[in-house]
Amino acid sequence: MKQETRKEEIIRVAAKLFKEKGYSAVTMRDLASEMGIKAASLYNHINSKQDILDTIIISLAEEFTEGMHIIQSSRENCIGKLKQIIQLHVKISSQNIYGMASLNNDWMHLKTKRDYYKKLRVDYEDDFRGILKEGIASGEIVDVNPEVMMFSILTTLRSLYIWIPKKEDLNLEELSSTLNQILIDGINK
Amino acid sequence: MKQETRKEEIIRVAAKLFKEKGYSAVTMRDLASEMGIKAASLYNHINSKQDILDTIIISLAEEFTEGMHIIQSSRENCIGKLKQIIQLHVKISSQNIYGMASLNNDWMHLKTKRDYYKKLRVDYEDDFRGILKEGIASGEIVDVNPEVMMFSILTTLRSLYIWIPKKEDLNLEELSSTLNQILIDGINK
DNA sequence: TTAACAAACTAACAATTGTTAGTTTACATG
DNA sequence: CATGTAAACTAACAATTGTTAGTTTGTTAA
Repeated sequence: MKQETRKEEIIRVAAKLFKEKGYSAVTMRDLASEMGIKAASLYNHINSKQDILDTIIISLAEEFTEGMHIIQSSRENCIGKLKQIIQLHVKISSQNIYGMASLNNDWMHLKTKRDYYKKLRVDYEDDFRGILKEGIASGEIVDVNPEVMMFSILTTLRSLYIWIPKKEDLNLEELSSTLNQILIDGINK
Repeated sequence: MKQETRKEEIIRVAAKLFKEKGYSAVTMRDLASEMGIKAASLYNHINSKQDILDTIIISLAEEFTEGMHIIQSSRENCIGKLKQIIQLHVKISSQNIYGMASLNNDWMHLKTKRDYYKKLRVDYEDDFRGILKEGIASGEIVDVNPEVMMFSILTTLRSLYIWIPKKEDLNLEELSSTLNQILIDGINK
C-alpha cells in the first residue's frame, strides 16, 4: 500500500472542495484551512491552483481514454462493448467521485491543457459513436439517431459521481448490471 | 410580443456567461462589458449579482414544479406520464438553454433561496419516483431499482441543455420522440 | 553535533472583486 | 422651455484573490 504524499493529499482535498463549490469559488485559503495549514504553505508542495486542476482533470481523462482503447481492441460484439463501457464508468467514477465533478464542470477553466483535454473528449466520443454505428449496421441495436443514443447513455454515465455517494448500500457490481438493463433494454415491460 | 426590459436583458446575458464559465468566474465587469456598459451601471437595473442567480434558478425550478403537477393530475398511465415529463424537459430546456446550466451547476451558490430550491428539487424527484413505483406496481414497467431508473432518465433530461444547441437541424418533436424510444424501450434490438 | 531537508510559518504584494455615491446625458412629456 | 426620468458615467471603497520572499521549526542522516 503506497503512502500518499503531501502533494497527493492536497490534490485529493482540493478535488473534494471543487466538487462542493466549483473550482472558481474555492480559494487557496479555503484549501489550506481544510488541510489545517496556511495558504502560503501549500506552495511548498504545488506550483499553482491551476496546476491542481490540470492534474485532476487530465489524469482522469487519460484514464478514460486508456479504458476505451482496451475495450475497442477486445473481441466483444457491440452490446458487449457497451457493457464494458458502462463498467468502465462505474469503476472510475466510484474511485474518483470528487475528481469526476471537476472533469464535468470545471474543464473550461483549464488553460494550456484545454485543447488537449478537448481532443481526448472528442476522440472518446468518436470511438463511442463508432461502436453504436457498428451495432446499428450489424443489426445488433435499434436503428435510431446514434447521436441521441450516445448523448443519453453518456450523460447518464458522466453523472454517476452525483448519485454513487448517495447509495452506499448499492454495490458496484449490482449498479453496473442494473444500468446495463436500463440503458440497453429500457424500462418498458 | 412583449418587449424585453433592460433588467431582463441583463439576466439573459448573465445566464449566457454563467453557462460558459460558471457563476463564480463571471465578474460584474464581464457582464457589463458584454452589455456594452460599465459595471456600476448594472446597478441601475439589478440589486446584486446574487439576485441575478436567484432569479434565473428559482424561476426555472418553479416552471418544472408547475409542469410536474399538471402531469400528475392528468389521466395518463405511467408510461404516458413519463413521455409527458420528457416533453416537459425538452420544452423548458430548449427555451432556456443558458439558464439550465445555472440550475444544474450553480444552485449551490444560492444563499437565502437555497433551502427553497432544494425543497422544490426533492419534491420533484419524489413525484418522479412515485410515477415509476406506480408503473412497477401495475406491471407497466420493468421491476428494477426505481432509484437507478430515475437517476438514469433524469440526468439525461437535465443535461439536454448541453446537447440541444449542437443539433439545430434536429427539431424538438423529433428529439422528444427519439428520447421516448431510447429512454423507455432501450437500444437493444 | 552538524548538515540537510521537508514543511510549516509571517508578512506583504499587486490585482481583482462586488458595490456605493454622486454626477451627467439624452429623451419624452407637460 | 421646464421638468422628470431612465440609464449611463467617473471615482472610489474595503475585502478578497493567488502568489512570493524570507524565516522558523522539527526530523533525519552523516
